[in-house]
Amino acid sequence: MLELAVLGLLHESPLHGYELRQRLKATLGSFRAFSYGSLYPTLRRMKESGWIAEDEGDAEVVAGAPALTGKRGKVVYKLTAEGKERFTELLAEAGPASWEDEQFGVHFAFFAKTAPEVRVRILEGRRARLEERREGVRTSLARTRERLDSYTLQLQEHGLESVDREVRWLSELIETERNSIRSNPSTNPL
Amino acid sequence: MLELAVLGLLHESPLHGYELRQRLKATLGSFRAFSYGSLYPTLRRMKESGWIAEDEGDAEVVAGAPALTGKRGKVVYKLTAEGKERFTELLAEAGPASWEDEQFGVHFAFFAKTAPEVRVRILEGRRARLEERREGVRTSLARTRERLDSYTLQLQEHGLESVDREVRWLSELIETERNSIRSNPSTNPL
DNA sequence: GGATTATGTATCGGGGCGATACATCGCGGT
DNA sequence: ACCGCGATGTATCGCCCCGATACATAATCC
Repeated sequence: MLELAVLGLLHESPLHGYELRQRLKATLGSFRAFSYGSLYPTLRRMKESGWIAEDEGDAEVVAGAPALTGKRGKVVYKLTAEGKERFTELLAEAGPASWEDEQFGVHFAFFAKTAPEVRVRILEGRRARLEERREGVRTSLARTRERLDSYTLQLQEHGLESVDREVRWLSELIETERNSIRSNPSTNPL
Repeated sequence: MLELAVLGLLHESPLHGYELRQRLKATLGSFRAFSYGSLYPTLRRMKESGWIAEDEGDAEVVAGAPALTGKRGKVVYKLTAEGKERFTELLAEAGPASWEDEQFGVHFAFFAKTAPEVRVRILEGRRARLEERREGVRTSLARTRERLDSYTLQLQEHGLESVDREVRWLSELIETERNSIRSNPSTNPL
């Protein structure tokens, strides 16, 4: 998962770990953070796999910038050709795993780079997954309602409402997506 | 965390792993599941720590029940005295960790067994935590809004709305809690 | 009678998190 | 002039949890 996110972010421009983490937060928001404890090992793994490489391109700073003579420390990573392939591959696969909580957010964050049919597939899969869960909780709740204390009950119902809200959100998105495909099959929204 | 949940559930009656997992689902609903891959190792650890023990009490089945002569396989666990202590302890501690996503749900599920002051403390802590997060996302969003594509933006805003909804939910609960404490300081709702 | 589903216990690899360590830089306060 | 603090920066460690998997028996359905 983190791998997908890193590939996606590096797709824009080379970045070092700290920046990557900032972007991760800015992109995924309240969904998830990804700690350094996940990030750095992942970067190492990805480098070993050849998806990313250290970028030694001495970027000429525009002007007036402080003379950062020598002084290394930052490790800037860039996508390799294989990394780009890998990214495209991961986006296109988008199996049932991407309906799940953890994966969905990340996939969604890179929808702008995802093929329209795949977008719809993911949204519908996610919705189906949530509907399943909702029904499961509902029937279980119906069976055990009287045995639960008021707090447990409130927890369940709040959860149910959240799931319901996301289902409605997804339905709107699917609708929009379908219209945009129909009217212009090959365009990505900004 | 699982430890707390197991202690809470065994507080009611002795249970074996499979049942425990069912109860876990029924109690926590859409919040989290806790897989067997977490449950069984946790049970082993807890047994080693002495919080729980195998229950060999041959429960006399009422009547007409199938003769389950001998035939073992199920491992039924019950709370030990230390386990009960541990549970009470964990409920009373309720530090900042219990404001976090994973812990909050579990703590809340056992609110009926938690002291009223602790309940309020947890609810307020959780709310403060969410408000922090909300502000963080909001300012970050304000700064980077124009650089984000429409999908990322929608993801952020949906997340923001969810956080907002939970804050409002918590506020209601806090209000109710305060009133109930004021009117009758020593009662737990059903 | 055969197949699927529920009940049941258990392990394994992998991934993510929080805490922690350590180091530098710029800024504001006194 | 100095100090501390918060941001920038890289990195590791132990813990917890999850999904997949294995295996075995009872019930239930067709």
